[in-house]
Amino acid sequence: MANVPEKPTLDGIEQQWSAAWDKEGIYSFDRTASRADVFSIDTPPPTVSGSLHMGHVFSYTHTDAIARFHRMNGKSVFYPMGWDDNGLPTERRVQNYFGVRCDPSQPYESDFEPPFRGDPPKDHRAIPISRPNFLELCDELVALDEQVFEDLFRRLGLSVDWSLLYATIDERSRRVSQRAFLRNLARGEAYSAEAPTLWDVDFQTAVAQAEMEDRDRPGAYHKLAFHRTDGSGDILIDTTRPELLAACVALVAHPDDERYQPIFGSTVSTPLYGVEVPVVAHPLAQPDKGTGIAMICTFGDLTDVIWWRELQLPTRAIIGRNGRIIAEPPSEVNTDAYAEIAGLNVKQAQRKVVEMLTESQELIGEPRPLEHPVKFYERGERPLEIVTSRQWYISNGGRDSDTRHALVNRGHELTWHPDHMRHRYENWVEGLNGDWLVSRQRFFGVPLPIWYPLDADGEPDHDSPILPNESDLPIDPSTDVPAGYSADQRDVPGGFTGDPDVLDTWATSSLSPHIASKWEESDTLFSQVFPMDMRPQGHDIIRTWLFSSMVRSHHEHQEIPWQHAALSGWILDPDRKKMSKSKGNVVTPMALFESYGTDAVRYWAASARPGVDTAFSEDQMKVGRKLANKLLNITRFVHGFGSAPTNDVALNAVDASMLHRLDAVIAEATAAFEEFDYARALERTESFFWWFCDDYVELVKSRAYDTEHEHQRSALSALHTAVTTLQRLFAPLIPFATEEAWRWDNESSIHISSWPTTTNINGDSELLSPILDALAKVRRAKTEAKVSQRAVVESVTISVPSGQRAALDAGIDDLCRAGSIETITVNDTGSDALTCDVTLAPKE
RNA sequence: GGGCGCAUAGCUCAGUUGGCUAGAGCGCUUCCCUUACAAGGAAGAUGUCGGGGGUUCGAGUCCCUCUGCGCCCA
Repeated sequence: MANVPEKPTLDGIEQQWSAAWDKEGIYSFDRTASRADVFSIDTPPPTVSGSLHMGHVFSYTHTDAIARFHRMNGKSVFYPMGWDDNGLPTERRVQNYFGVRCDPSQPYESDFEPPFRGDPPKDHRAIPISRPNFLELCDELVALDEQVFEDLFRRLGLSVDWSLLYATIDERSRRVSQRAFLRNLARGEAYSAEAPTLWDVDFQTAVAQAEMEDRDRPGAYHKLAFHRTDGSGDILIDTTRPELLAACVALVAHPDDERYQPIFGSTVSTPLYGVEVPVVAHPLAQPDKGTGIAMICTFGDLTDVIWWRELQLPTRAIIGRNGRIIAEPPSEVNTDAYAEIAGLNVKQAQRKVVEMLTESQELIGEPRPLEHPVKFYERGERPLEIVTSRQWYISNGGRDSDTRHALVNRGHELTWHPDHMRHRYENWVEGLNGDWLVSRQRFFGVPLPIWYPLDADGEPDHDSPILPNESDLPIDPSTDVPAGYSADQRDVPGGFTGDPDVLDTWATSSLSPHIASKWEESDTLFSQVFPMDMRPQGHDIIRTWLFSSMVRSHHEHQEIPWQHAALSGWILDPDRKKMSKSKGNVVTPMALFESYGTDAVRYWAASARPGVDTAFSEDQMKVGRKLANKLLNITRFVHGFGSAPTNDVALNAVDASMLHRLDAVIAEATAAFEEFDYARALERTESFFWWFCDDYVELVKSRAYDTEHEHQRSALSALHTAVTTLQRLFAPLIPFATEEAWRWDNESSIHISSWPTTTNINGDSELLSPILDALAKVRRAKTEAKVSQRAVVESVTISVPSGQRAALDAGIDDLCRAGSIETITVNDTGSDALTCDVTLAPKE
């Protein structure tokens, strides 16, 4: 006999059941399962640099629903969680939280106490601290943040196996990341090179193409006069960056441009600085832009880099790593003119150069303002510059078409949900213009596991890096000493030095399948779960996380890292704008869990079709709460009749009809989940559920109560079957309410019960249609007469199309009871539609 | 400039190989304490399926085209 509370409630069930799940260990991954019985998920490790928001709740709910479906469907689900805590976001948060900044030149202080723990005053100047001290504070803060994240995810009801938790800065992640990098290096996929790279002058680090974005910024075309060295006049060019004039190495026009064909091969002298530079031809020059001829500088943009490389031009770099004009003028540049701009930042230098050009009358006309796309680091505030530096790269097809084609084909092997997301991937891979830059001049990250020998002058030999053994990983080259050297040989001539850089955070998180599954850790877990079944993630990081993961797996395993990529959409505010803190329209998830219940919030998330941007809607949450509440109440109703009748009950036609419809719902929901479409599964189940409660239950309720009725047991059996099936169909979506209802009559969790299967019951799904049609008409008559639905109907005369006569007869007894109908007459008129003539009993 | 997506009721959205009178929820109107549920229930009104053209016996659905919005890339 079920143990049903007098008054079912949703309040407090999250705490109760998440504690129970934890205690019962129902989400533990089964290490004995064969690969074929495993469903493995490459969970996105959220960035630990603030708080979780509705976007997280949204997409993690989708994944959890899929995970729960597969678990109930008999799979052992590998569902880990990770924290992406290494990298720049954490550094910034640590700076802001403690009021410090990392300065590697500072000595380590063993008992360092930060000036603040949270909310330094606005006028506080960050104090410089050593790198080890800074890293200690990073560790301290991420531990705090991660606890908050875990609490929220548990409250959300994610069915992750928390024993699989990892963090991208933890020891295993560092080991995996360094090991994978060393293998890339051994196979020739990783290499270092001294080359022009995108550079953020504020963070003072190199930046990869994937982290770069275009932003429209105001600028101005300046028309400058270059002087032909044969004295035959001036060549006019348009540039938006006159401050780079001292870095000019050539003029370039399109080879087919008849205007400039006569002067290809000749030379011109630069304004102000008097450097003689060649006029060259290259197809990337745009004849319709400005005067059609441009100056090539080292380096104003990525096209300059291409021209410089392909045309083998000299280098005259003038912008330093701090974004200021370097002190020493490049070769051949007029030193007096150069001295005017040395040390200035880019904006100041531009003003100065324009001033000087105006004075020398080499600026023709007024600058013409325009709006143009400027390249920024996605987290940066000043435009990227291009500086030459030594960096590490991993090949990704950007410089090699074979690799590119192979990676495009890997994209074809992957099943995308929704399918059209594959275009984003292809678009990106085909547009790559260089290899993946993986070294970063930052602090809180996985160190490059590399040392370099120092020659007699103390200069590092970058071509002969010293590598650690895999068995020694992870290492920190700034404190660990390579084999064959002693600690006192660090940074002295003839000794060694550690690579000062850390790896791009994507270089570590691209290995999330490997980290989570303990790749090469003397453990069989990896082969049990890899390649994984599912990679859930946001569509905004296809070019970064998804692509970099593909690159690593392609190089390391020659196969795709997962079979399915499930892309989730964005959360928009109710006005269809993207939610953001600055607009003040962000609602905290915990507050919503408190007011509507977790299931209600999950219902909202699960209502959104995969990959579709979705408006935040508290109205949807209210609907979700109604649904969860209804499920408890209908369960209570059914259990009120006692234990379920045994299986050999003969079903009557009405009950069989309902169960036949339910069969179809099971089939549809199952198919939808198999295709990762949790929203369709929800929609089908939900619409059946409301029909079931409003129509079927009302129709058979009286019979269910009637112990004398020959078909009572049929009704009870059907009700019980339907309700326990519906609970399970809803379980992946609203795990708390379904668990609450289920446990009234079960010892173990619904989430490890079996997913419903179709029973192929022999019923006619259409049989109920005319019966319910008649019931609706009787209800309408009562509503129109403004009487209670319980009011007695003296008589009803139903005219029924001949094809529906038998169906109506089968349900006439239930119909009379549900409608409180005293006498009923059925006329088989052969009419097109069923009609009812209702006569209400006189009011008492 | 290239690619992708979206456009259905006042709002948010379903509508899967073309097929009965285009649906749901919210909101709105009217009514009902009914022994699962008043944080409930019954019922009602509301549509040029963005415009135009085409294929077809039949188009919200397929094709072409235009318009508007959004995203990705350059």
